Amino acid sequence: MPSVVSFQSSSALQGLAGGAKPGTEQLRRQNLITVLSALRRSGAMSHTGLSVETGLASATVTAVTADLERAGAIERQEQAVSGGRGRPRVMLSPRRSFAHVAAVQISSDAVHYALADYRGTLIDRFSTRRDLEGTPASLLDEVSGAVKRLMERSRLKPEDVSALSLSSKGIVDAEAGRLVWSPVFGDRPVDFAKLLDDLPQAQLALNNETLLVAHAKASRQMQDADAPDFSGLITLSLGHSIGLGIARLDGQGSLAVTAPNFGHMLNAVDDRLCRCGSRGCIEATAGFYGILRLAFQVPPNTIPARFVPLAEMEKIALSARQGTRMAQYAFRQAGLALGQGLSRVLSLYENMPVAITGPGTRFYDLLAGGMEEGLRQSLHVRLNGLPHIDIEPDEAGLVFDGHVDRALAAVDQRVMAVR
Amino acid sequence: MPSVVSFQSSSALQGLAGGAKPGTEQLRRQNLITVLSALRRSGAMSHTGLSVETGLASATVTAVTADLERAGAIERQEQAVSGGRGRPRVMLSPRRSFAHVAAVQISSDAVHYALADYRGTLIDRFSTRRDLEGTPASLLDEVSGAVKRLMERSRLKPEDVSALSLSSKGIVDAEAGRLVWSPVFGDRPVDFAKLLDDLPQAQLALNNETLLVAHAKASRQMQDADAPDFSGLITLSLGHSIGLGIARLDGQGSLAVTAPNFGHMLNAVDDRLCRCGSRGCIEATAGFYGILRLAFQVPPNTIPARFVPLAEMEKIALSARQGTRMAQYAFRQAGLALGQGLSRVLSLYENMPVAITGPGTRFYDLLAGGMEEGLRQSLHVRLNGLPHIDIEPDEAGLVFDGHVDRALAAVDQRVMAVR
DNA sequence: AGATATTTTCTCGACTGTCGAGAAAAACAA
DNA sequence: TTGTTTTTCTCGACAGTCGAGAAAATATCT
Repeated sequence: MPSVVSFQSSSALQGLAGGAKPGTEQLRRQNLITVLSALRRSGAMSHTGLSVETGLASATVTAVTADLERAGAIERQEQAVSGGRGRPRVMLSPRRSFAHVAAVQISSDAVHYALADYRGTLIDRFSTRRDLEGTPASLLDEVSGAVKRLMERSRLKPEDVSALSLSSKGIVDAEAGRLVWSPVFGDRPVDFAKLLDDLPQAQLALNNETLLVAHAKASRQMQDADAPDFSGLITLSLGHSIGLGIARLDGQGSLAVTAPNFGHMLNAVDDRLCRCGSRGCIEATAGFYGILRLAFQVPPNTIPARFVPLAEMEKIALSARQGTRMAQYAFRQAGLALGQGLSRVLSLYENMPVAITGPGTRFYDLLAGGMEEGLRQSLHVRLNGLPHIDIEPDEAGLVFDGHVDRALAAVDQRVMAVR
Repeated sequence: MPSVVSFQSSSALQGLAGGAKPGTEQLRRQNLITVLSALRRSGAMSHTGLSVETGLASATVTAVTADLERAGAIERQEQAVSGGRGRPRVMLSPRRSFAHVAAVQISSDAVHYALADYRGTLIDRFSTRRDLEGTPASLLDEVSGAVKRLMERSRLKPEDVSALSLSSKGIVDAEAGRLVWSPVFGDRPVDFAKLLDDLPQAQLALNNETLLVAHAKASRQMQDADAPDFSGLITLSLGHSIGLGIARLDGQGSLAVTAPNFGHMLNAVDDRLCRCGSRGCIEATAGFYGILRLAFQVPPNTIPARFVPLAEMEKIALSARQGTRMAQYAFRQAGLALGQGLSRVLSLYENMPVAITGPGTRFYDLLAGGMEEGLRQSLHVRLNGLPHIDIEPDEAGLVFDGHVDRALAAVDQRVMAVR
């Protein structure tokens, strides 16, 4: 297994000390965020609860929560019927209206909109079908209008929205807020930064969808008390395209999430054309259109469909389960490509469990054999054994959680920076 | 490109606050190490120099250096001929005898020993030829004896050696100090932890050789003032086996170095047997023995030699340069495998420059074509362009630097922890 | 030689922030 | 009413960093 060591860099030291943080203020900010995120995780906590949860001294909790309350980020819950003896505890929780997050999940055939408050609870949501013939500009218009609608329906003013979190499949330039490559638009970029024109206070986040899935799944596992100590995980999203997210704890114990370009990682040198224009991408074999192409023996240099309806895939799966050779073969090849690709990811990182999500999970029975075969072809798997794989069908839920979790954390960072 | 985001984990927060660090002490430790590492980087610095370099206030530097001097970790240099006007500056530097590091580089055909002081300067070194017929036990004995010899020659007592840093090719369990898989011993493990029996004060570090190369190369680039801002790099070591190291700055700005199992990452599904027992490893095509096998058209299911002398490779290279088809083909295939593998690494991380080291660098002219072809097969390279590749023939120097850098940093950490 | 300028190092008081202990508060029970 | 219990809050101590300016040590000028 690759050994991972964290190490101090000179530039970091300069950055930390030479930055705008006069000494101990850094520490205070850290504790503000610590308390805030603990509070959001459990919804509501008492003073003492926070103390044990964060490890901070009770006096420190007092100071920190006083700050937060003054800033309006948290509030005391009134009716505190503890029931037991002793002074009743006052529950603290994030103040709902302190900030709002608009989450926009752009998928191949639809766009899902959701609004959450500062507690992270869902306030409103709706979806629109996506016009597959649209342009980047039309998509931007549509999203812009829908976000306005989201605000109107909840009577929010533009400045009430503190974060706009977008996700899409494809390749993303997170800093610039640009979608660099996407299944629908190819390399016609989409410049989401423009959406901020209507939202003066908001900060933009644009992430690959699978990154959010990995983030959410990892967060859940870290909160799970009875789970074994978490060190990292891989999420694999199976659908029309293939996504992969990696979440791991780095040296400092913070969670680093990446969404590498797995679907278009080179798998085998074959003649299967991918819609990205390359040949031999994993997706060209394991994406829905790749499976369909193999099953129907369409020539490998054609892209069969821009979008394969799930019903179509179900038909192929049914025929595979009934014994049709080519359908079985198609799924097996898909599994093989996934397994080989995963084995490479495992070789390059350490051993991690894998969670599979997306509509493709319903064909896992047909993919499993090939995946295992592909995994077993590498030394890494021979030495460390097969990774633990589990199936998580509710991808949309994870995406939403990821949106909210990350966006609110970013809001916390920004708010605590100014104080 | 994959987006990388750093994020706070709950466990980390607990760990930080709930740990043994009462409040601001953490901060002080950080500053101690900051100063110490700045001091080691530049050899000697004045008070004011430290202040600007670390960004700490002058008063803080006074406090910190006083601590360090009291602990014996640094000393003031006497003759301080500044030449200019004003009060002459006193130079501070790490005290040479404060700690010593023994570095042991185990390569396929030799073992190199080196001893460095707390300033990081080389005190002594020698090499022994390696007995290829040896066992793990005999290797341990040999290393143990050689380390004793290293200490005797510099008149060091066992407790003067604060760190023993080992490196080898192969797969390493850094925490346990065990070599899990190596080219020479296969999966007969080597338990280096036993070496500590003779060195009561020392802490053991066992790293993949390429990890040290990546670390050292990255450190050099980060110190390089005129270099563009560093964000990460890949080092690729070409030789009898293939090694790859990745160094990148994580969210907190610290350097995270890994040495994934690249040589045995699955490349293509072919019948080329690797000495690890799998088929299709990159090494089976791009390692020296793989090139030799292809060039001489040895059947792909045989391992031609345990160790290929460099002279043998030079002969093949010469004949390739003179136009021999099979020799050219062998190098091209090797380059292709490397390029494809690199393209996968780049897909999985972000775009990074690549530094190639090891004896195989002298055949780079023959490999370059295939590498470029392999790289170009992926969407990632099509979008981001070819990575910048440079050649760094002095692998041994980087390995030594890596040993010393990491080991001394670890010593710092440990020493500052107790205070 | 003595005064002055210059540069560097060190000291002092202020400030921020955390911590432990114990006081105060707010309920229930006798 | 008087304890008991549990939780919250306050207070003084402590650790650490910072800015400003004093002190130190040398070169240069007169």
